[in-house]
Amino acid sequence: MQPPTLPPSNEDELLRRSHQIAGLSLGELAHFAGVVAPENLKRHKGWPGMLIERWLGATAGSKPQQDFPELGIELKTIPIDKHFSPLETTYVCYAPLINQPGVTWETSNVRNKLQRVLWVPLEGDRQIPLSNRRVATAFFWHPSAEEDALLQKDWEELTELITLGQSETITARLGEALHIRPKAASGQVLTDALDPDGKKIKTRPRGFYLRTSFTHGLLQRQFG
DNA sequence: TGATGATCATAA
DNA sequence: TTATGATCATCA
Repeated sequence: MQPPTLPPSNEDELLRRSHQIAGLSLGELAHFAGVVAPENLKRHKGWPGMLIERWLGATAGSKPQQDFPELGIELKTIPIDKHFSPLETTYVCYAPLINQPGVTWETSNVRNKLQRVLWVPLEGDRQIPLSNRRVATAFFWHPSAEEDALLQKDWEELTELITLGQSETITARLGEALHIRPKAASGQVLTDALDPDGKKIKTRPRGFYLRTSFTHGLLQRQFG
């Protein structure tokens, strides 16, 4: 068993690949891929996600687009507990703090990313050694009309605050399903934003994240 | 104990 | 610096 060398040519092939690794542990997948699993994730936070990317044939690299652009599909791993409940929020994408003119919910990066997602749940309990954590059965998700409306409402509220130069007042408490939190290598990293007078200021980079209450719903629908 | 704010690694 | 892959760690 070894990772594919080519991206999947269609949705069925992608789903088949994800089901072929279901039930296997991260240690097994690392071994078959010829890489060494780290002891823990303290200094390797994105490691499971990148390992799964390899196994599904996603092209590595950091592009502000979906993982499978030809298929219009975004790949997300999500750590879960024994009840299939999410253990962490889900990073969606970078939050631009200098507004792009003319961007609406329909054309936003958030909506583009979430339009169609292949969720790959992984055992994430910190008591389980990293190599022993198993991959669960992946599934496709598309926002329902209600979910889309909810995400749109949050996105528009948060985006308006950014537009009004209120980036500094945004806290992770805002947003019912989608919220904004810092996203950087450290607190020293700074990027441009605008203050209420339209003057440029430096602030910590932010990202959009899905709350666990939102992803919990998706997982419950899938696994009961 | 869960959520918020902080942080780690890497690529281009 | 802007992004990607996210989880860690602290505190209410």
